[in-house]
Amino acid sequence: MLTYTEENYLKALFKISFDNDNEEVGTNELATYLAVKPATANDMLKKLKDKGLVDYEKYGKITLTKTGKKFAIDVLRKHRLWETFLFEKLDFSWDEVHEVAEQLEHIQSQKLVDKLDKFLNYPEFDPHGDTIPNKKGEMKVQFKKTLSEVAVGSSCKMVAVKDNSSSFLQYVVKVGLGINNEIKVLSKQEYDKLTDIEVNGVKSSVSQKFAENIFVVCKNCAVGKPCSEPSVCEIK
Amino acid sequence: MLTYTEENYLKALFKISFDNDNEEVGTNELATYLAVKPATANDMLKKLKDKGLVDYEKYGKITLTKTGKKFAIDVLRKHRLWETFLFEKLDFSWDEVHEVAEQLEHIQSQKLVDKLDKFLNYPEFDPHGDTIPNKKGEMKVQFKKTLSEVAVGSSCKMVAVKDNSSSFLQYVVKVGLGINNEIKVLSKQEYDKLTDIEVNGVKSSVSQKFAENIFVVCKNCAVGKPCSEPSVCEIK
DNA sequence: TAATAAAGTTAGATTAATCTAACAAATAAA
DNA sequence: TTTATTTGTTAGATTAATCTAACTTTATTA
Repeated sequence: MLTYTEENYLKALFKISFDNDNEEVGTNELATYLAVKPATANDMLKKLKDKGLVDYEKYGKITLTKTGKKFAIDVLRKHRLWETFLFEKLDFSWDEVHEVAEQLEHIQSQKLVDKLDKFLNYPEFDPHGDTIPNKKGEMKVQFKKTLSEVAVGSSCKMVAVKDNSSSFLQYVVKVGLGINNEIKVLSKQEYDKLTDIEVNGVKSSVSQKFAENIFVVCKNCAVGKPCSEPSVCEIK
Repeated sequence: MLTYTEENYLKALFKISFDNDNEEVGTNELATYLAVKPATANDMLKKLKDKGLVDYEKYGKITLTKTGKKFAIDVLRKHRLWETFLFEKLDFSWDEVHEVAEQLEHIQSQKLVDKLDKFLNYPEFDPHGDTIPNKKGEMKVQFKKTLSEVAVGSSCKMVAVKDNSSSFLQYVVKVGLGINNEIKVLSKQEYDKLTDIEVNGVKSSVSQKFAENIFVVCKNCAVGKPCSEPSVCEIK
């Protein structure tokens, strides 16, 4: 049985490597992500190595073992199922679910997870558009890109956010955006990449940083496939 | 903010005094209840006293302060709301809810409790028949007695159980009993108080110990009032 | 009421998770 | 290729919750 903290370290390792698209993670990177000091992360890595959950050599990079990854995915699954529950059943808003799910994800009961999954009708994506691993740990991959990569003149559909922080999500709502909204990219400033978009007939401007945190699929790309037709759906 | 453990100590103190119908609790009693050593309980009591949550003098008895009681009731409220959720929404069985609720009761989010309460339609009793404190900390009191106190020949309705352990609850189910069942007390052995009862037309015998852990209200007593008519509804 | 038992306390140790401060290794830059 | 910077490690300390073992107080009872 893992402690609350051990679970958080495994989840962090999984998410960092997923975001970086690189299995290898550094100690400082991990420490920063978890808002602890490198010394703390280092101690924990030794423990996780002893338990066979990470592969790690002194001064080397960290990777999750197969078992470690299994645990990480399980925590992620619980987190996202709870977020879905809070959003769909308890009427929490989009930006409020994360914080509470951070606590709920550590509840230990296989039965609870299974029954919650069933109660929610086996959802595949959470309220932020992130994929929910199924019981076997399999995840539906969505071939998405960021709004910043969509060519001027193209239309796309928002499917997820990269940044799950409450402050970013509140900003997203303020701009009038939400999951499944259609976004048309009207123009982009060459100088600072400030992008003019149109959502539900309303025009607004978003920064490069903002656009990099919005995940979309292009309107004319087949669902579940990478955007394959640059003529129809160009990538910057 | 209280730790997980502090919450458990406060809840234990509240439940012990409630069960004993006596505000004052002893260190050893508390330690036994929580399955820790008296030394451990003693350390924690000092901390809870410093925080103003219990009144306690060296070698004296322990009572909860007003603040301490408030926290205890809040944990109890969360526990029982979660039990109700697990039972009613997730289809957990009667004897499975307690263990998971022990974990869920420590999730910190006022909003979550409020929304869960609403989702469950403001329930007043949990699946074991225990009263659920409302947001203000008020609890509906049910004037119940134990099955062992019901006179031979009387009928009563089961409203709750005293022992919430999984093993007891499974036994209750096996005997064919459940909340709201009508129980007729047919006869009782003078020697060992073995009691013959009838539930849904099925006869069975239960021990004194068993009967002391089943809460009932007498059939002919007004709801919400103590059993006041010994002629109709005698108490042993 | 003195002896015994029960209840409660203290001191010292342990484990998990964290920190600071000092140090070592690896990498990047001049 | 040496120096500087970044990255990672170690040692020693702290806090929360727990333990064992020895001790003290209070309560019971013979």
